[in-house]
Amino acid sequence: MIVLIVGPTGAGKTKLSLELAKRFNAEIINADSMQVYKGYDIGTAKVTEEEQKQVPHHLLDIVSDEEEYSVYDYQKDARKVIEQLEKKQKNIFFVGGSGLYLRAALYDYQFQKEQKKYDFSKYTDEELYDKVMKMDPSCKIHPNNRRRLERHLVHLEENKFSKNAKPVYPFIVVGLTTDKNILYDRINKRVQEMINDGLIEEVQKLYEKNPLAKPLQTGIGYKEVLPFLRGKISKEEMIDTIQKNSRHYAKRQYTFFRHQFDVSWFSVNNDNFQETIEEIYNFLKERNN
RNA sequence: GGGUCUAUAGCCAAGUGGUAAGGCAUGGGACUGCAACUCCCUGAUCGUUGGUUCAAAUCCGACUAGGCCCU
Repeated sequence: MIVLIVGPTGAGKTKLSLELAKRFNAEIINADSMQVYKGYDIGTAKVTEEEQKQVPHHLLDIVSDEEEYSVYDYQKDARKVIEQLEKKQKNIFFVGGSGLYLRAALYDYQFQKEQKKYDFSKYTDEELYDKVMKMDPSCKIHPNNRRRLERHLVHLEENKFSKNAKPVYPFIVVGLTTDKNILYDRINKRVQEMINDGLIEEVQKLYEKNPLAKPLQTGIGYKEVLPFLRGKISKEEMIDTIQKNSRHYAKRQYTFFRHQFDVSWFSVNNDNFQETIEEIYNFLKERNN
C-alpha cells in the first residue's frame, strides 16, 4: 500500500505519519523539495533524529546545497525506494508538501536524461504563447508565465507530454485540513519557534558555506533571513515576511492538491489530534483490504 | 471652551470640478526539470448631511470622529 499524506505546512503531517507508519509496518519517504538538503533542518521543520529512529525515513538529507536536484532526480530516487520497500513487503508513506514531486514520482511523467539546450530567446512572450497554443490548444499556462511556457514547448516538441498522466502505482491520498484561521495562527507561532530554535544561526552557517545556494536563496525561512543578516530589514520585518510567505505557500498547496490529486480530506481535530489519527487509521485499514 | 488640520476598500495611499491610480493583505486559479518556484484573476461611488454647479471625492455650510495647539 502506498499512501500520500499531504496538506499545508503546519497541519500535523509529521506527527500523523509517524503514528500511522508504526501501525502499518511502513517506512516513510520524504516528499518535500527542501528537506532533501543536508543542513536545512530548522527552517524546513525536518523530522528530528529521534523521530527518524522510530520509523525509517528516506530521501532526507540526500544532497548538499551545492548539488543540483530537481523533479527528475526525485522521480528516479523515489521510484528506487518504492521498489526496495515493496521487495521488503513494507507499506509506504509519502509525506510532504511538494506536489510536483509527488506527481512526478507516481504518475507517468517522462523526463529526458540529458536536458537538451533550447534557445527561445528570439521569441517574444506572445510568440511563444502562440506556438504552444498551436501544438496544445487546451494549454492553460498564462502568456506571462514564460518559464512554464518554454518548458512546456520542449515537452511538446519532444513528444514527452501526455495530457492525461496515468498513475504508475496505485496509491491513496490522505489530506489534512484545518480551519484557516487556526492554521495561520499555528504557522505564525511556528515561525517564531524556528527563530527561537536557532533559525538565524542555521542560515548564517549555510550562508558562510555557500551564499548562492539555491535552497538558501529560494526556501521560505531562508531567503528572508538573508536581508536581515545584511542589516537591510529589521527582525520584525523578517518574521513578518516569513509568516506571510508561509501562508501564501499553504494556500498554494491547498490549490494544488485540491486539483491535482484525488484527495480524501480529513479535517484536523485540534483538541484531540489522536482522534484524527484514529479516524485516518480506520479509513486506511478499510481501504487496504 | 477657542483655534487648526485630517476623514477615500481590511491596511497604506494617489486623485483639488467631468462618473475613483497603485501597493499590501484577503479570496480564487494555473502548474510535467528552478515547484518553499513561476504565473494569472479578485474589491469602493470617496465619514454623515445640506447646498453651489449641466457635472463634486474634489468648492461652501453644518454635524460626527480623530490628531495637534491654546485655555
